[in-house]
Amino acid sequence: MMTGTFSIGELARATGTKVETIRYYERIGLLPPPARTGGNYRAYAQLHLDRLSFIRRGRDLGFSLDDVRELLRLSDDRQRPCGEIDQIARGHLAEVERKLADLAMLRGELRQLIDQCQRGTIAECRIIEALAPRAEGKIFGSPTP
Amino acid sequence: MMTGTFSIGELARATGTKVETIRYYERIGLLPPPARTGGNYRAYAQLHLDRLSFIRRGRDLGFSLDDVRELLRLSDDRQRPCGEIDQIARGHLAEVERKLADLAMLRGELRQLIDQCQRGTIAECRIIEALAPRAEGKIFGSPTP
DNA sequence: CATGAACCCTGTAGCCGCTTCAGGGTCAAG
DNA sequence: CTTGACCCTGAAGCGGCTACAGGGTTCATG
Repeated sequence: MMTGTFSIGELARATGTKVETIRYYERIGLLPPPARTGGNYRAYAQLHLDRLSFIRRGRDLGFSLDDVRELLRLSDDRQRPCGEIDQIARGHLAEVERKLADLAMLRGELRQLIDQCQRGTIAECRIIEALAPRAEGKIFGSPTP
Repeated sequence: MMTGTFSIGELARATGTKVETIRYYERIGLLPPPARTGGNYRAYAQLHLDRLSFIRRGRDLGFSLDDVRELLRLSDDRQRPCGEIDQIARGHLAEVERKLADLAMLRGELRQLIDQCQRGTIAECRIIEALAPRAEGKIFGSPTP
């Protein structure tokens, strides 16, 4: 590998990203294509390490690849006011909070289900009972006389 | 539609599932193929309504389709002890709790980021700063003399 | 009887964010 | 000169749907 550049494997180790993921980011235009060596190996420069580190941090914070793409684009213009950045982050936070609420509900329901299970047969299992349809679910019940 | 049976649209409305999703469940073998009318329309019976309701409830509780498949299989043998059911539910609960913890961490980090944003330019933006790589990230720095 | 709207059919491709695989090529050490 | 670690491309697969395209059926209305 040329001096001042590094291979995809080295970039992978330096950023904690899988090699295939790096190639994937290049394919979708998130990471610019690097120079190539004589043997057609990718030769990355500092620019790529910076950019991939940025992407990884964004992903670790749960931003979508599209969000990351936008954050990268915005961060390139250092004079721009950072309201748009703020908006993306706030939007993401709102989504995270929604997911948290949903999961907390779920946890409650699951705990209840599991607490009620008496370890008998399935015929008496509360978990199955909770999942199985009740009679009201019927569309064609016996006619109420 | 024959008496005692109902169309895919009716089944969809009765269970709050999209028509395409019902066909998808049939394709992957989660819902048994129903009888067909002369015009090749699916004609569902009570069995299908019960089974699809079960699936929906399972999905609403966040079980994977594979979990649901297993729960359905187990629930068919009413004499079986319900330990396996319990295991699936506990496994899922553990996963939900893991996700909750992860999201709570994330929320904390995002809130910190957003709180620090002073609405200046991107050059001073704390959000970008948090994402952007620090000098330590460099693989090829100037040699320390 | 014709027409139109609402429903249904099949099959295929797309979404996200990777991961895996097949089938090779390159490079340094021993 | 061979071994093994690394690299390359292109295509397909994952979960859990969703969205077409391009038709057929059914039923009420005129």
